[in-house]
Amino acid sequence: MGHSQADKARSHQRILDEAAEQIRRDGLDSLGVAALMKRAGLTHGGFYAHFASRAALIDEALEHALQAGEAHAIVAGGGKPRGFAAMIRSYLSRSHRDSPRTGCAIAALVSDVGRADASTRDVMSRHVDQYIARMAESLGTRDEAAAMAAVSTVVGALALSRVMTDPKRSDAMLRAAREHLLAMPTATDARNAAD
Amino acid sequence: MGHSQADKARSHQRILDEAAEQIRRDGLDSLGVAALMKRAGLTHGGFYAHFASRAALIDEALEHALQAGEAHAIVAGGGKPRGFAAMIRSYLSRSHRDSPRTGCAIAALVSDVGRADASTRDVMSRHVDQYIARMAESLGTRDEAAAMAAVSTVVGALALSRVMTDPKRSDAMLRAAREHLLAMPTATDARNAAD
DNA sequence: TGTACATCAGTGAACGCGCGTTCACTGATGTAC
DNA sequence: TGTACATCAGTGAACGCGCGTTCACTGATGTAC
Repeated sequence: MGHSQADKARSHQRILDEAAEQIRRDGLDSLGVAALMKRAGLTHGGFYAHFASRAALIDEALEHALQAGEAHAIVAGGGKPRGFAAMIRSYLSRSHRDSPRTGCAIAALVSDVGRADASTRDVMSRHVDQYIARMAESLGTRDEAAAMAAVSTVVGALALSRVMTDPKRSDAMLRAAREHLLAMPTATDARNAAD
Repeated sequence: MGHSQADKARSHQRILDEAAEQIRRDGLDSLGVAALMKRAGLTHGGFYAHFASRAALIDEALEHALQAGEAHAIVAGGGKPRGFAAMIRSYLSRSHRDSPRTGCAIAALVSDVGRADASTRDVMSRHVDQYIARMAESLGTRDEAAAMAAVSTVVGALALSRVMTDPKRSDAMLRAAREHLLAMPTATDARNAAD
């Protein structure tokens, strides 16, 4: 059990990794100090060498989850950011629905964060804005409203698909949102139409 | 302090009313037996004359919240169910966003319920299906996929608008989803186009 | 209609338990000389 | 390069507290006769 600065940084990362998965799997309220430290291979007393309080941890864990989920959702598998259709198909896939622990933190925690402290809502707000910007880019439009509607649809559909207990209905929910969005006009369509 | 059957029914109703508001305001996990009974004007020991367990309460409270929120969202103010445009405008209004305690329980709890027990998810699933059916009806279509996409959009937009800390961005989110949906083709449009 | 009694909604104390946080302590790390 | 010492990551016991649930008890309700 080392105590070097490098060890501390590694511990910090391990705690955040565990916390980011925990909140996406079981919600913000499920995050307990003792259980988290145990999962990170430490004792609970050491927690306060890393975070000022549980509330401070939650904000950091949420940021971490949002970054991890973004990476997962947007460049899953390959490397480069993908186009609109690929992004929609990946986001609204059964595999994303079935992996909240590693998936998008917005869909996993949207209603939790909606009633959280301003500082916690701020963390997610910034990522929602980023996601809208990325959606607008992939749609090839400066019309932010279209991107906002698309983000609402994918987040709503994914979150709802996790509620539905009938697998067929859940699949149908994903499919319906996917088809609705893929029928949206993109910059490519506009260019083709202009020919 | 009466003990008649009518008194019991009234107590039960009071407990559920309080619980339904509590979960929409602060989430499923926030619902505590002692605090709830106190808010209903009773002592915590009496709780088990009404519910088998906290888990059973949660399912009943969610059902109650879904019914109350539906009534609020769909027939708010007036009496009769309204058309598509009025429904969208009411659902995606600032006043609905700012009143989660009395508003739609789907948007308030979608990510909470997404990771809950199957029995809890079942309760909300049934209401999501009802809401989709009502949306299809108001769109005047048998194409369920369009209704599913619309439900995803309104639920996602409302939940996201509650996350966003910048009031202007939050308003813009609601407006974007509203305009996107109001531009959707309805049966009325189809009839007009056929003329 | 009046009396005797079983029912049971609601009370309030108690239970074991896990929570977030504090704290005295440990020993390896890393710096000063 | 080697020694002395301050730092501080991590340990593990302890804190006060609130949780869900149980239970013996109470007294009004509602039924049987």
